[in-house]
Amino acid sequence: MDKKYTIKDIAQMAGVSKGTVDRVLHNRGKVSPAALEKINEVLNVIDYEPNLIARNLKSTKVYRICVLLPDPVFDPYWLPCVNGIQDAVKEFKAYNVNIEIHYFNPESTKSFLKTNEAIVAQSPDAVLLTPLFHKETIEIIKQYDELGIMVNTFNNQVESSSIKSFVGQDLYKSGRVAASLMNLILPKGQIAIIHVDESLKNAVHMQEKERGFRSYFDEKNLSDFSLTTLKLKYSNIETKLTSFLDENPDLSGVFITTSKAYQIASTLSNITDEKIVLIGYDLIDKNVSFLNQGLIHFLIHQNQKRQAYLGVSTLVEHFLFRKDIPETILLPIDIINVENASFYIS
Amino acid sequence: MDKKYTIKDIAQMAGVSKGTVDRVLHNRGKVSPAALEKINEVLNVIDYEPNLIARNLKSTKVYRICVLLPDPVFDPYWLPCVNGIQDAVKEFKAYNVNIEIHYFNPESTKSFLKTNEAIVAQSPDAVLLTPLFHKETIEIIKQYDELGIMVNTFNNQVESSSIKSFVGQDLYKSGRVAASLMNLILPKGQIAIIHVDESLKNAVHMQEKERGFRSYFDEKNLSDFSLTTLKLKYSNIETKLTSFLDENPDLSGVFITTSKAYQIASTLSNITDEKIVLIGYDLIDKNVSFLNQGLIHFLIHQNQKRQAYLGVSTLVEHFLFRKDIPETILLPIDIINVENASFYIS
DNA sequence: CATAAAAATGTGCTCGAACACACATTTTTT
DNA sequence: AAAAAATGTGTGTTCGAGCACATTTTTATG
Repeated sequence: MDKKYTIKDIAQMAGVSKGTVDRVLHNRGKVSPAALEKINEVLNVIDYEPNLIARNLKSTKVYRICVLLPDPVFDPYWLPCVNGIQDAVKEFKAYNVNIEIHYFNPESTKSFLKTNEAIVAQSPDAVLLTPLFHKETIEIIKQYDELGIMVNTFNNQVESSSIKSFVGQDLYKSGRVAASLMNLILPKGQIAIIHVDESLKNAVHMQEKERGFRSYFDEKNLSDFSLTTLKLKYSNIETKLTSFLDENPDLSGVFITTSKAYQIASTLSNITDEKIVLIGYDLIDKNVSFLNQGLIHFLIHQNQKRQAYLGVSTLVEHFLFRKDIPETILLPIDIINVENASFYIS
Repeated sequence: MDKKYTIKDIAQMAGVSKGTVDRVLHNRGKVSPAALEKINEVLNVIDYEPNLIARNLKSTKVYRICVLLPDPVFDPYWLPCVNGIQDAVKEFKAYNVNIEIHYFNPESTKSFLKTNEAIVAQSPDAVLLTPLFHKETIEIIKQYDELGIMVNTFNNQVESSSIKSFVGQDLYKSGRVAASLMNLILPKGQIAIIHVDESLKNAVHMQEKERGFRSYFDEKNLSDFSLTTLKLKYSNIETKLTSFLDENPDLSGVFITTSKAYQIASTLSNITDEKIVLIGYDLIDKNVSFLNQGLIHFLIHQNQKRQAYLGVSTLVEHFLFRKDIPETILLPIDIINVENASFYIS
């Protein structure tokens, strides 16, 4: 009942040669109506699934996939992605796939464009990229498209019909998750939404999270809360935060929309003794350290490692096993506190 | 630089035939020291990885894996496991693997034993089972061991040197996670730990969770809390809970150690208007429904689907790709509330 | 030193899909 | 009516590992 049929089996059953069956299966033409009908009859009865192993054995083509990633040297946020890619490399090393990571400086559009040039020069079969810079991304995606190079994205969402797939998170909803946790701890009070970033490349990211966060409180119509948005840079965190605290001594909660919660935690512990609830993003070492100290209450895990892994693995499986590439993969919004953090750190 | 070497390549480089290389690679003996050295020299220089595709193509052996699972008809808790197994079936259908699910009645040790007999009669290569009944499990594992049938377990941990692998969760820590969430919502008050189950087969499960839950409060030395343990059965939930509430009118939180939180939520909403914080386990439909109504505050996701999936996939990959089977896989303890639940429901 | 036994080594086939190519038959062209 | 082109069909090879079997080389023994 579970018998695996081969092309030879079909040929025998239909009374033709395996070459003819092959032509029917691949629409290679040159088949008489009589033969076609006989083969189709057989195909309708049995459940033929080509043996992927044999198929991949024959093909000598080596698929080349390039991953375009911000260099973790500039921001440890990207470190897990490297691990995710390396997991995929390990998993598929037995197959005819070549996966290469290319790094760029996340602070420099020039670096982004230059690395892309290098990738284009290699003309791989597909590219997985983190579209940090919106305008530049649109441009280079056009380039890839013209060259017939498939493009997958992760982490950031960019609208483009040329993009095959996006792996990421629903940022609006992750903002809501943060809000629900905040609301759980604080029955009322003033809450600050803080965007910490050196540049504006994460602008959309942060705005979506804020929108989600605010929507939660708006819906609940909780007049006991007041929400304020602050945009900080690494260089001015201390001064701006100090003056904000002076003006708002009853600040009770802070939602940090980037992975820089540790900077806020560190600064706040220096300038006040008040117990302020902090909720931030990402399990980078410094954040986890403050989580363990009790200075950060919750972290939302964006699971970059899995994002990156899925980004490449769907590509590989598409090439190797002709699997469909899902248009969008939204990873769960993991809630992390001191007690369950260790399980998420790879 | 990334060239894939074949046995033929090695043979040529070492100046021997591929047969000899094959004997060296597989320690099949009958190789002269001279040839062995020449081949080893080559192997030390290059990085040979056998082509798994070719290997699997040749082998006509069909690996048979049986999964022993409580019938979801008796408890929807097990439904996701079926999906997890089916995912694995789908993923590996192109290979020479045969995965079969066998169901038993979780209320009956006889059914458990009988299903095991049926599996033994089939003499598969490996079995993945949920060792609900401790004594019986030990017995049948011995039987499997004697027959050379590999045994993996998931969901329940059973100590046995014959078990190759266990996939599950750290129950003690999941109790702690529940406690940390409870403590976050409630600054003080009386908390009930409720074990709801028809039988005692989950006894260890529930005790570990309770131990973790209590340990959290013990550590914090929170004298503002008082913890009480209740053991309930489906048939007496209403009466026992009512009388407990009468005696303890200031009950403020309940931790349910099984997937039956919905029964408590439903009953409590009938007998009191007090806002009592409920934390339970598992994203079964009824629980999620009460989560959405706000009557359950948090659910801890035990991810049975992934447990089952990993249980079989590690076996398959062991047989097919000779991958190591990890002794223990502990899945993360996912914290679920209304806002992020949808992402975890498959 | 001859010869059997043992050890070492090489050859060739298999798995299933893919595809090139050879051959036969029919149709079209000149 | 012969030559050329088009069409249909089958055969044979390839991919790499694995293994059975054939062949060659070495060792042991009377």
